[in-house]
Amino acid sequence: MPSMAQGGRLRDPTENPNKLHDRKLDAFSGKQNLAQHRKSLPIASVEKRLMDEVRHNDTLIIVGETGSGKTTQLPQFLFNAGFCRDGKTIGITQPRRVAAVTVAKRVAEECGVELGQRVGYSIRFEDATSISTRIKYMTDGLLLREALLDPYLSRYSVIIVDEAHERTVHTDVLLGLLKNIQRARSKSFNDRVNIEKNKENNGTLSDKDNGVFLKQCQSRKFPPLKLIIMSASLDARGFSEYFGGARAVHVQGRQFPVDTFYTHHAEPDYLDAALITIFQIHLEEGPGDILVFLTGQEEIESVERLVKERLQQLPEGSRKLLTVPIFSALPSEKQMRAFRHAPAGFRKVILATNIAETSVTIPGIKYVIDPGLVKARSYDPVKGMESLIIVPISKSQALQRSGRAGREGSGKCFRLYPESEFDKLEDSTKPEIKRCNLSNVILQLKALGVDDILGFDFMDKPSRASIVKSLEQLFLLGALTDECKLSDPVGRQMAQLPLDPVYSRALILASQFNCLEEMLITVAMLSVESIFYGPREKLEEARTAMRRFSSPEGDHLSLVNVYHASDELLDKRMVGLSKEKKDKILSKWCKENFINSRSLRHARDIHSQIRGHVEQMGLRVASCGDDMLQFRRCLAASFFLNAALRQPEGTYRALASGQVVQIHPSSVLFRAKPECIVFNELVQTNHKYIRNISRIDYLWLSELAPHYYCTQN
DNA sequence: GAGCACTGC
Repeated sequence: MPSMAQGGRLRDPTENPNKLHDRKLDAFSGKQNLAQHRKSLPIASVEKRLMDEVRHNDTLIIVGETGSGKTTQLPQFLFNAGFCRDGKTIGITQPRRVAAVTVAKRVAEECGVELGQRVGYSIRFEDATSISTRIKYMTDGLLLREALLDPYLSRYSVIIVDEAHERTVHTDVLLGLLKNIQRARSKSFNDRVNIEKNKENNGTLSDKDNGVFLKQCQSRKFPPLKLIIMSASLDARGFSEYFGGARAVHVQGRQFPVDTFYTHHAEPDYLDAALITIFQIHLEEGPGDILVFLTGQEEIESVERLVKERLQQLPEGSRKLLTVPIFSALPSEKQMRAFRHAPAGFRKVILATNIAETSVTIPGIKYVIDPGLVKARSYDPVKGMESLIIVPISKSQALQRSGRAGREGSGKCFRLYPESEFDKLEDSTKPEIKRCNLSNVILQLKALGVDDILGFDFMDKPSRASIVKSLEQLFLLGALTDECKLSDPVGRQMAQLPLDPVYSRALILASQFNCLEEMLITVAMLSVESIFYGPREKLEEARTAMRRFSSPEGDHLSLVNVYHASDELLDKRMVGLSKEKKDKILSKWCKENFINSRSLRHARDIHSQIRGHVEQMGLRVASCGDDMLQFRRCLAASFFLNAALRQPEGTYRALASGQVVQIHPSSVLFRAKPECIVFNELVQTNHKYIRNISRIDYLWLSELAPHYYCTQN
């Protein structure tokens, strides 16, 4: 049994906010209540000071802990302080869609305006803004897209990058870009002022870093751009240094205290330790739900089984414990169970992946169990292979996890490792940009006019090998010229499409192969999480359902079949029905066919978006009908970098890297094992598995990708 | 014959 030693408190308990005070607020009428609530937020008392800081500093770092109110209040302060004069907008970026939407709704309510008017949001597939929007919440990825159309982000007077400590790829690219834009805008502003002063027209605005931005806008004047970087991590130094010693201010948070406990010794079996801790809490601690952080679906399912088994060994009266799993691949209706109250007298134990760390907040959590591990993706640029491995979390992740116990009252966090192990953890998680394939990032930067990728001012520079590998890949796809410039029209078109570059290339090729109709569906389906969902207990049924759609040609055509079947359903039965009704029928059909309806809907959204894009580009949208040969030849031409040949033992050799790989058992070609194939994904888990596979003819490779295969062989 | 954390355009 893991014995717990008390660790230090996370926060000073005297900072404990007054819950009674909050309850009193409920008695106020709506509007008064909101106003009172705003005034009670920690950030409210520093409004004037913050606005002075923004006026005097072009870049400001704000460190605000959970519950400080920074995300909802700061944009309102800026609006009231006059930062939207001359019709300018305040932009606030979020790493996640759901945050952009919920915060915008909240702020519109606080301002007493209709959502989409003065306060709005914009995320992919959904735009709730208008000409009068002055406070605009959006995802960071969307702002990056906006920069492609408006390189100076000229409509914004202030851009706030929220949750910057998460260091997603989008945040990191955005930070580098904003730094350039800010410099370029101040320079254009100052130069313009000087030009006007001296009544000269020959001012040259060339600047090594910002040449392109400046060239595009020489004749226009832009007011300087204010940047505010908001982070929840205690260490603002990194951001401050990156922005040339920018000023950092600290805003107090409002969290309840969480007691942290460690084990005396390292636990050899953390699942068993988690199990014991669950029951220890259940039997010995006061009411409150438990949140356990596990690394994946399999672990969650096995802990769930074990909890249920052990529960049966307890006396009748102690069995009131309800397990609820939550992970991203779980269908949404099952995810919802985590948010429901447990029946009276029951305690809920939520078995969650990282999804519960930031993406969703489950109410009622008083106890957190943290084994200190996470399943993380890493990328090997030399092999061009991703892997999913279980690694220790960082200190900031551990704090984020324990904080989940202090949302509504004081809580307890049980770390299933000794305190000495905690001290050895990295301070923060390695930024994603250092552990992913950079092809998309580089394509975007090239399209934004950044030619010298190796010299780009990243906050954390990816390895040279990783950059070079992606440049090489983009060159082989025809997106870059011999001089490493964006090619026209291919590279430019590829950068316009919100897809993995390989998929963008496939669309362009498909217009030449007369199968763009099919390829649009294929890449939309490949761009979402797994379409098929097979719960362990119904695996046979799921397999039978999947066979209804499977094509002997491979997974690509099988996915097209699923999409066509859903099309047919929507055409046949849904003319004139409301959107809700349609959604309901589609969900039912998905359930019957073991298809993840969230994934399919997502694919349908992507499909309609990219269809719009390719039509606008003037690509020819045609169907190859029953000519599967044509479609497979197009797959070979598109995915030639991912071709593999069968070996005598039944494994495959990937031609580009020489690696020995295996077909993933979820593929429709798992048994057929054709001689030559193309695939879309290579991930190392227990084996090196390739997924999403189609059968091709070996001879097509040298015919359709001679620039690669003739020189190689 | 296996199992894939999480985001985002």
